[in-house]
Amino acid sequence: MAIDHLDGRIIVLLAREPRIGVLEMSRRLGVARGTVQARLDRLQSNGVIRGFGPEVDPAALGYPVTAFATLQIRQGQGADVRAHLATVPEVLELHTTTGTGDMMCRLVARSNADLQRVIDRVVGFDGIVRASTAIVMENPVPLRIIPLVEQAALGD
Amino acid sequence: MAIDHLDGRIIVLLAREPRIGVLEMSRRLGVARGTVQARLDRLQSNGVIRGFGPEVDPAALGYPVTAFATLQIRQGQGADVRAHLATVPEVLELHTTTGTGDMMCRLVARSNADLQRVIDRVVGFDGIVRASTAIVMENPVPLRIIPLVEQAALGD
DNA sequence: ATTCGACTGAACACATTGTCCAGTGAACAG
DNA sequence: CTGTTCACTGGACAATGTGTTCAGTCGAAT
Repeated sequence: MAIDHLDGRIIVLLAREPRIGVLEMSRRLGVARGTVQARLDRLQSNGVIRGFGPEVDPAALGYPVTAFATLQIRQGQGADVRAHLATVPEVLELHTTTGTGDMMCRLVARSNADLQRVIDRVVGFDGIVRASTAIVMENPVPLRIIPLVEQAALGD
Repeated sequence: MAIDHLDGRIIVLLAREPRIGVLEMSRRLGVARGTVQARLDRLQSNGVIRGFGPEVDPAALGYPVTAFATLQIRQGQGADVRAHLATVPEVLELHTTTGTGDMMCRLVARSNADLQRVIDRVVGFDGIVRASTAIVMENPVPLRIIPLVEQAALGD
């Protein structure tokens, strides 16, 4: 579960040059190929590295608008709402949370006008009492993991 | 910028079996290797596929707690706050938004207790007036893109 | 002292990659 | 109708990387 410095360097290297091979990595890191291969296998079976799926940019797909919606759910309707939201392609992510709302989801849409359609579809479901939406303007820090990996590689 | 059905199948296939090669993809999809290669190149230079970075699970790294924080910023301090938050490794993502708060960020921490430390570090900065935090309990829909890709591949 | 785990450096057959090419067919402009 | 452009096909080639195995080294723990 804990990762060491070499693991950290492997992940960072992989993050910077995703198409790099095991052999090239071993050269860059100055260790044997078998070592890198074994570390990678371990990181993957550990679940530290979940996969190498392509990172798709919704904006490039024609969905430049992102928003976060906080939902209030009628008691006992949680499971139904989850199932409902899972069927909406524009819902990229859904969490249940403590605090003001009961759920929080990330939405994308083709335009601000289209966002209305998406929200209507999201909240057009019995179990949802109220929704409050925040539209994303800028994204100064895009989803990142490297700083955390570096911290984990040092501290541990 | 618009993607067609073949593009969609390539992305979905890649998302399901990330380590698959171009040759194997061409076999599965029933097209020539050169075609898949050309499509992939185009998708990447389009920016539709941003990369193939490893997906790292913060929980497996020792950060099982996720939270969303909504921040209110003192007028004119936006840039400073952005720079401050970018230095905190536990800040995985930062957006500026419309609505109640001015910014919204995703945090991770080693425990609920550790979350307090992270929040203190986040808000321990002059430009931040107020922060309200929602801790994530469940994640019924993890960050996903396939349904949107399928929709984009059809509709267009 | 011994055992264990991790790492090294090397080897092997095999598959995949990057890069060409000529030929086909569809769409489109003149 | 003709010529051009574009994407796709199917084939080829050398170069590289992969999966796998092996014996040997080293340090730490028992």
